[in-house]
Amino acid sequence: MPLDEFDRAIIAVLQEDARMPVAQVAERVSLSATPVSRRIKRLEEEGIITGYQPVLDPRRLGLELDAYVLINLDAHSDANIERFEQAILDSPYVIACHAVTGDMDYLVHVVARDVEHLSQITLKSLLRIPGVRDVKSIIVLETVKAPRTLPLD
Amino acid sequence: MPLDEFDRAIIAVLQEDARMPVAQVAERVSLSATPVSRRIKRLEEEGIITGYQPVLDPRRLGLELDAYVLINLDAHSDANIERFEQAILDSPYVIACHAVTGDMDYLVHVVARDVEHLSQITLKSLLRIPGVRDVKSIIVLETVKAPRTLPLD
DNA sequence: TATGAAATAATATAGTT
DNA sequence: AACTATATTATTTCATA
Repeated sequence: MPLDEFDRAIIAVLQEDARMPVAQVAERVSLSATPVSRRIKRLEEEGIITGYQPVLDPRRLGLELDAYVLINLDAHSDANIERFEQAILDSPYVIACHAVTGDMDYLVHVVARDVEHLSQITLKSLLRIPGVRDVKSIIVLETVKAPRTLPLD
Repeated sequence: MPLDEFDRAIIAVLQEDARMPVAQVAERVSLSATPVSRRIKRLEEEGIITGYQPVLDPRRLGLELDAYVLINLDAHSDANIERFEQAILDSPYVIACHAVTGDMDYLVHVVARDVEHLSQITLKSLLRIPGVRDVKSIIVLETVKAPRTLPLD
């Protein structure tokens, strides 16, 4: 089922505030509450909206540092890959990990309390995963943009 | 105000489902609805919870591709930086941008409909921003982990 | 100062047209 | 899809620890 303009408008409003009352969303998209409620339910059931999350301030949670770590494996055997990915899934400070193109195999997004903590995560946790050859850290100095929203055109 | 164990437990539950009824959150954290409601309000007012967002499936929105683009500026004058950052803020397909350490200046997270669209964003939009010297694209092949949650110890 | 229980207010959803 | 009625949920009040 393709999304129509109302669906997109509803999603756009929810990206601003996912707990806005349905009646208010309805007003914003020029519809009444009933169809908005039903459309949201449909978007959830169809897997377009997969859940709802609070947006948290990492600093207020004691997470002052943010880094992207590029990682190379020294062999790409199934065992190596599986062991690596399991270690990644088990690390609470790894908040994202992607297999990527280029001369590095993985791009890992890490959050940490401070420089020492980041160093500990990188050196004692990531670099010690069996099969990991090389690690390049890119530390975030400043966040220019991070709306956590997707374009809907 | 430091967070106590109830605050952390409430945030943890909300990270699972930010629209869970307060009474259910209350049950999960072994409290009644009243203090949970008040604590959530307090977390919002203190800026620890800054908002709520739906989690969307990018593919169902026609966004099949995901890339990280490393960018270098050829001069780091205030004018160059400001112009670059404004262009980034204006690009809907740039969903995150950080100033970073290392031999590249910025790490930009881009979403795109397909390879052609990504190419268009990179070559016609990013590379043409005045002051941009070099661009290295890292294309996401597979997402191993992306919980969109923060560790709360 | 923070909680729990009950009452009230707000909001969401289902039935009907 | 909208209007109305019902059900669900959130918040306020108040007594208490």
